[in-house]
Amino acid sequence: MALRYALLAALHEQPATGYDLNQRFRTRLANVWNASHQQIYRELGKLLELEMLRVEEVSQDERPDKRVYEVTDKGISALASWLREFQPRPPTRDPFLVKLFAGDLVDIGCLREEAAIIKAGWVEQLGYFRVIENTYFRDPQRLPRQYRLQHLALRRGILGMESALRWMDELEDGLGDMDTDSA
Amino acid sequence: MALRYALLAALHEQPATGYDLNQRFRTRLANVWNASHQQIYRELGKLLELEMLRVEEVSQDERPDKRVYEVTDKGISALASWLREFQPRPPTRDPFLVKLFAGDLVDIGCLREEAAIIKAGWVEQLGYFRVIENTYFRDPQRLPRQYRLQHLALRRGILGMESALRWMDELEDGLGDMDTDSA
DNA sequence: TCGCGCATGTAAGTTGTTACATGATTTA
DNA sequence: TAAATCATGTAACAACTTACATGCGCGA
Repeated sequence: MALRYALLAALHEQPATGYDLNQRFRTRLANVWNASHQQIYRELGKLLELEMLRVEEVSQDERPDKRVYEVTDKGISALASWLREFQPRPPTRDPFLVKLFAGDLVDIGCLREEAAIIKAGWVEQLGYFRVIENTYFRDPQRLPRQYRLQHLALRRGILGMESALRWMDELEDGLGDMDTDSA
Repeated sequence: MALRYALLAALHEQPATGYDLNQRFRTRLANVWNASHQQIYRELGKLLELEMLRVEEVSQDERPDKRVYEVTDKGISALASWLREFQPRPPTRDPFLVKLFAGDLVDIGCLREEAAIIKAGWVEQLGYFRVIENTYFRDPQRLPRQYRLQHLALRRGILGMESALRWMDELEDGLGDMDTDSA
């Protein structure tokens, strides 16, 4: 259900196509919400039916036509009332940590390789978040409330990635001491 | 699919009932994997059919009978080969951050209340993780490999919660400056 | 000409949640 | 006597993933 409100919030900030939303989810909103394009198009369809969105068909030369979605008053009020409800925390589910728990079956070499890939992803993500911060949120005190709130959400991503990378250092140290073969 | 291997890993560490597994997921494994009892029982059933688990029925006086599950050789080898495959990262989906993105519709008072509840949960979680660390992992260098790996997984939880709480301080500061009413 | 970016979708399957269901014993 | 803990499940639904499907224009 939260996907619905993530879409409404994103479109309330700025009307967009399904394609645009997919881009945003994978970049600026990477730390907030993730959804595949299939999920996005399906939910956009439902929100249209519910009249929480309206759509404008835009013909383009040299590009496929596109459908730009915008939030209706009904959508705004649905979003507003969702915002007032307490939302349960998302559950934690990390397959890499599951691997660490399988102790005597796991191959430390595999773990090191996987850790390196994960680390590279985190480094990239953190770099990206910092670019956004330096570009749009240089002086957050002076920004209007809306952007200060977005900056706070971004800070969660930055602090989270920094902490993840500090853990990665501990992990590399810890794995470094161990034999490569399992058992 | 990863739930399956989380169960196999947990049962490989120590045979248990569905009920026990539910307890573990909500406590020691809280940082690694979450699953409801319905999911657990369903997956245990499938794993039995696949002969990756065997079950021993234990009659108890003064308590309901219980079914203790244990991993079979087939289960071990399925787990071992899963461990060798790269596992994709879990997606990020945080409804509270979605709220921060809805900037001009959100009521800061609501946000403060929700933040307080979330913070309390994080403080509790961190306290719990630290108790485990102080109880079982006082001198990790001397522990056998299996427990050092588990300690590293726990460290992820501890560093993650510390970082979450540092963010919470930033959030409280940021929200403190804002008016209570929306728009 | 091969792949990538733009742009939108359908269908089938898996995973996860919510609601319902039972029943004994211990603790407040 | 009411609630919590132990102990196990079924059924229905919602959310999410994976595979399939199309088609144009641009750059290497």
